Amino acid sequence: MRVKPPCPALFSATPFGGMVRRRARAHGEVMDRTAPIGKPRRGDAQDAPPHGATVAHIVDGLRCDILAHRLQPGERLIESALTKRFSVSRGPVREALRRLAAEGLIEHAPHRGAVVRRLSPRDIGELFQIRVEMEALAARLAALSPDEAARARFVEEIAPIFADAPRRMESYLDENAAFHLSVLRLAGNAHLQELSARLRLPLIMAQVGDALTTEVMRASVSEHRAIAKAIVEGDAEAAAAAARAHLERAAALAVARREADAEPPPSRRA
Amino acid sequence: MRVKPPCPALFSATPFGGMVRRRARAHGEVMDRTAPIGKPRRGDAQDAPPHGATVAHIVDGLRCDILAHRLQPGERLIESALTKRFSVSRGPVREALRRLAAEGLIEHAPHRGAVVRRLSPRDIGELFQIRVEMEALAARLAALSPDEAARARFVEEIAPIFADAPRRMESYLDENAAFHLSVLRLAGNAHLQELSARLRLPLIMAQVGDALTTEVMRASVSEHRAIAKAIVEGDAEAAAAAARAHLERAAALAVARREADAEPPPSRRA
DNA sequence: AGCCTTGATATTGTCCTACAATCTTAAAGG
DNA sequence: CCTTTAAGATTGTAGGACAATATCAAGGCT
Repeated sequence: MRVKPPCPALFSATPFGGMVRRRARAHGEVMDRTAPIGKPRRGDAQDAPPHGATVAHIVDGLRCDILAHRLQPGERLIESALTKRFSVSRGPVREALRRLAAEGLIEHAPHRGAVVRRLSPRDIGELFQIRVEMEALAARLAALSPDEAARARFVEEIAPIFADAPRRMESYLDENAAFHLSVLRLAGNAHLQELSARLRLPLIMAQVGDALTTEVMRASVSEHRAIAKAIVEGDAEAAAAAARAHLERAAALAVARREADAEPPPSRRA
Repeated sequence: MRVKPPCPALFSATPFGGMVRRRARAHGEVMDRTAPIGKPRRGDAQDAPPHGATVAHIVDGLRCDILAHRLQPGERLIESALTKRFSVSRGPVREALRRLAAEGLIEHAPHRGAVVRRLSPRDIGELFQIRVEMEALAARLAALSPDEAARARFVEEIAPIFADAPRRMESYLDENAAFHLSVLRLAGNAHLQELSARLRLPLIMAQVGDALTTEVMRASVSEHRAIAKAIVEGDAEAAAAAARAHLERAAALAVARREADAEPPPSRRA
């Protein structure tokens, strides 16, 4: 068997199991709270998932494959094939597919099955329009947070972004995800956090690395610092504006990249 | 079997079947057009859900019951009971429950089953914080829409809100939903529309009518007019501000109502 | 040739039964 | 009264079966 990419934490960092925040102690969910980073959970690969976690196992596996482009947009996900791959029956497979559809990673048409979602430039633009507002709101709320302990934790968490080490794409992606997550946590709106994670997921799918030049990353880091500074200083409007600027730049980049990607064949109509 | 309330259009008006917007023509339509080939299968429980629409049928039924408070928050949804009620097997029932969980109408804990979601005042506040931004965004986008045909349609659709007839609660709720939907349509962001509908759903659940006094309704209608006016005039910032004000007032009302609802019994612990 | 019909095949939607794992509740014991 | 244990209820998953529908290839038609 080949080496399995560990599926970065950000990929699995979607606490989306049906909107249960309280009393979430059963099964593997405790991990979400106690070990938000790293930690290869036991039985991560395709071994036997503990009873009750079969669906989560399949979801994680497929989500990881999709985000890592091992499954390409438009590719079909056949139930019978998945039952064999994961050695489970069709029930859990169908449930996993539905959850992925709810996360926006696949599309599902009746009697036609599920395919990996293909984001049009328009989709990307629309999703970013929403994300801009969500992140701006998060930044504003974070700046206004009166919870001193949480603020201190935030300062500690975001320290890495002030390091001047040259960043690799991979570590930048992690840093980026961690930063946004920290902001969302400080904002203190659990639903916003969940929603934001969900909006980000499909976009990660589209945002492959080849558009992430060194300059882009440097600009992004700089913008992160501006957001962080405003939040720490408690300047809500500046934080929101900085977040907005950050996201809008990212959006422009993503859309441009997608359009450039789709332009070459001139015999196509969107 | 008692008379079944028709489940107002706004309840079912959630186009949320897994994020498929294009190519959504299959199923129910064909049957409606070509006239049934002539077999009322198991026309027993409610009606005959055509093959492939079983899940949707269950989802609609349950959603309707939840929003109409025939199922109260905290009430358990037992799979076996639902199989009997809808005369279906557990498969579709489980799928329906998962969809409702994705819509935020029920909570689902492993091995413990599904219960109708109970929104805390905090939940309501958080959800409204998000909705404020979404509706403000929608208003801004609507004001900026360059599609003249869509603008004309919008003007036509929202005409009713300028009528001075005294409103009943029921008709007001419909008008309110229709207005927001019109704005979202004009905004032209399909994902925003979908997301907004999803956020509204759980809130409808909490927003029972007894807080809707005549003055509140009048104020709301007036705010709608302000939003509409700004949109029609193309004043994006004014539209966004008006939408924000409208939603923030609604949020304050909803939270206050919920807190007042939960305060009285001081000898209770959730 | 191109278009429509027809069939074969693949896949999904649903049903059924069965059993293991787990939660909940009530009884038994300290 | 509290803790432990047993029984019942409910969910999670397996596996097989069949119907309904979509997809696709071959054949007949204008």
